[in-house]
Parts: sequence; C-alpha cells; structure tokens
Amino acid sequence: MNSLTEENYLKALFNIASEAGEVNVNELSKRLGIKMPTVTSMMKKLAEKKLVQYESYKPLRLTEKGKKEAGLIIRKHRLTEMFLAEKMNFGWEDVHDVAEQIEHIQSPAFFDKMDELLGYPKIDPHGSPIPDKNGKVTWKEYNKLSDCKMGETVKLAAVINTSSDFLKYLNSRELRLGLKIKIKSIEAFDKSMIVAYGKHAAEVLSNIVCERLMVEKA
Amino acid sequence: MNSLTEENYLKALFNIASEAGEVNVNELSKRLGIKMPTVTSMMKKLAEKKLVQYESYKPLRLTEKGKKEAGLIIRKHRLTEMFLAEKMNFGWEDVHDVAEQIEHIQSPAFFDKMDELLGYPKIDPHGSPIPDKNGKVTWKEYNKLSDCKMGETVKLAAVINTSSDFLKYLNSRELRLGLKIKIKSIEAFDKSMIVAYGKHAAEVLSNIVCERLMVEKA
DNA sequence: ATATAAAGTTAGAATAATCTAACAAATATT
DNA sequence: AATATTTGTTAGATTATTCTAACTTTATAT
Repeated sequence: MNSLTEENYLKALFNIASEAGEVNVNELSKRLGIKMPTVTSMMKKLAEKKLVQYESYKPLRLTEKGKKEAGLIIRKHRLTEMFLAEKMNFGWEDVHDVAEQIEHIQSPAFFDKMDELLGYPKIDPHGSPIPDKNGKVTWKEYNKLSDCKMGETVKLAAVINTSSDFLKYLNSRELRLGLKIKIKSIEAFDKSMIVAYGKHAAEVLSNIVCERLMVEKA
Repeated sequence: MNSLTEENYLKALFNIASEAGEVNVNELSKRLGIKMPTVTSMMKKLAEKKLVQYESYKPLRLTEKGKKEAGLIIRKHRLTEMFLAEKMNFGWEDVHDVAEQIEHIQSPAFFDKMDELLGYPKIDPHGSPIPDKNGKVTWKEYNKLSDCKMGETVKLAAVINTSSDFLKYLNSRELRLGLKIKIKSIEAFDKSMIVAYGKHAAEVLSNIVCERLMVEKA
C-alpha cells in the first residue's frame, strides 16, 4: 500500500509524462510544490518499491507497475469528477479540488458504485479519458481547434487547461463538450477565430483559447 | 486546521463521551489502537489548541470548541453514510468504513450538496442523529427494546451496535428502521423476546439483540 | 572551450506521529 | 493500612516527510 504522499508523486509523474514526455526532478518539484532534495529522496524510495526507475541525473520514469498504480489513482480522480458533475450538480470548474482528495479513498466498492451509477463513462467532465480497471488509458486522437481550417465544422471533445478560470470563461461563452463549432474565419494577424455554435452566431476566440480546445471531426 | 490524526482523536473523544460520559486516556488509547503515551502527548497538543481540557491524571474533556469541531466531523461522517445508503445503494452494514475516510474531506460544498440531495436528513442509516451545521447533536429519547413490556407495539428507531456482523444479522431477519414491532412474549429466564413484525409472525430475539435495538412508541 | 547557469544530490536538521521502557499516581484488594 | 493492580506520565528512540545549505553534475552561452 502506498501512502497518500507517494500517491501524489505517482500521479504527478504520470501526468507530467503524458503532457511533456520526459519528467525531471525540477519539473516534479515545481508541480508538487516540494523542494528538489525531497523529491530526489522520494524517487529513491519509489525506486525501492519498483514504482520508479531512478538513476542519478537521468530523467525519471515510472515502471510498468508504477504506471498501473498511477493510472488507477487517476481513474479514481476522473470517475469522481464525473460523479460530482453528473450526480451531484457540480460545475466542471469545481470538481477538481474535491476529486483531488477523494482519489485517495481506499474502497474499490465505492468507485465501482460510481462507475455503475454513471454507466461506465469513458471520459471525465473535461473530456480526459478515464483509465480502465488496469490503469490503462487510451487517448483518442483529437486536434486542437487552433489547427483547424476556415470553413470546418468540428465537435468540442475535450479541454486541455482545466483551471477554474479557463472553465469559467468557457461557461460565460456557453462553450461545453459535444458542441458543434463552425469556423467562420481566422484572423491572420493573431490567429484568433470567429466561430459559430449553438445560439452564438459569431464569437471571437483568441489563439490562446483555441489551443486549449480539443476537437474531432463533426 | 486540524490534521487527519487530530480529527480522529476529536471524534473518538466525542463518541466515547456520548456513550460513557467520562473519557480517560486508557479508553481513548484502546478505541484508537494507539498506545497511552502517544495519547497523552496528543492530549497536550489538543489542549494547546484549546480543543481539550487536560490535567494530569484527570478525565479528559472536550472544550466547547472541541465539541463543535468533533460534531462537525461526525456530521460529515453521518451525512456520508446516508448518502452512500440512499444515493449509492450501499447496505447499512457497508457504509461505515467508507464514511470513516470521507469524513476527512475538506470541502463544505461537497457535504452541502449531499445534504441537499438527501433533503436535509436528521438521522443516518443507523438512526443516529446528524449534527447540525454548528456541530450540535440532539438525541431523541428512545428506549431499548429490551426495556419494553409484553403486548407493546413499538417502532424501530435506531440500532446501537453498528458492527457489520450485527447489521447483517438484522438484514437476515429483515429488521430495518421504521418497522413496527409487537412484543408477543418475553421469556423470564433469559429475557429473550418473541416478536412480530412485517411478514414475521413470531421471531425470537435474544436479550443481547434487544438491548441494541432502540425503539419509540408506535 | 571555458565560464555561468540550471538542475540534481548529499548531509544534516525539523516536525508530526508513533513506539518502548521505566517511573509515578490513583485505585482496588486483601 | 499495606500491597498489588491499573492507569497515566516522562524520557528517549523511530519513521515519514519535509526543509536549508553546501556541493556536484549537466547544460547553456559566450
């Protein structure tokens, strides 16, 4: 059994790896808000437990065992987010902090019930995939809205940045997952887009925003 | 903010006090499965924080502040139990262990949602009162079934021992809260009762069981 | 290619929560 | 009342997680 602290390191390792590929001590340190020497010693500990492959001055890597355990924590996190959003009327901008705590609950039955009540969802409220019971994640191939061309119509499938502020911004524009979005024009200068969706006939989205919206062909 | 460990001490202090009146170090030590010296030092720490009144060799007492904080933890515990039972299809014999973990979640919104979805319940699945938002508990005046007389008809209002085994025993006899129970006879020798309820015309309940069933006038 | 900066490690200390061993006080028993 | 038992405390050690300060290695930039 891993401690809550160890679980947080595993999860961060997993998340950074899936965003950035490589994980180094410095990144992990910043992400967790924990000083580098502490991270180093925890890496040695996790290496002892065969969860991390650790060699001095080399990038950090989760072992298969480490990936599985991290995946299972993320499964609990995302199932919880979905449960909060779908069954407890939380907004997608409010689910993260609670899920961050509930992901550490030790009770397979609890998460199995969630899963069942939700009808075995494949994604969380932000469109991120929920790992399966073996901790395996399968990412769908999405494109950034910012990479799409004028005239295309796409479906909003996921959001990348899940900060509360970004999600509140999306709320204010009534942008939510599943929406069909038509790209009306793209400003050459700053790559901002004018798009149409739902009741919005011409909404301007900055490139910063478009880079964080993942879409699939409609 | 109190640590998870401190919360467990507070809760145990509160629970023992409401069962046994006085709390001594030895009792608390046994309840928590923590050695006496550790308990002593934690009591000094909680006294520093004005949560416990502590004097060497004297019985332990929660301060008003301590009672309130303990009550709020128990509120979260019991709300959770109710939520698990009512909204997630857990049996009353399975809710305790999960609630024991979720009671430490820091998120007023989370418990407010539970409360709301449950329609502001006053009791948990075992009939124990849910403390209010100030941590205050109000116990209803119940009687033990074992103190009732032959011929009386009473309503099962709460169960005292919430061990999984006891609750499974009650399940096997289809005994649940709210049930009207008629006392058909009492065996003078061992004080066992023959009772009728629901589809059960003549069920024998030992005194051990009857002492753990709290009832009110039907 | 050398100097500077950034990243990583080692060593040693701090805090929270726990323990055991030994001692002290309160309570119970003869 | 004297003794034995139970309960409670003190002192000191242990483990997990964190820190700072000092040093080393690797990467970057002249």
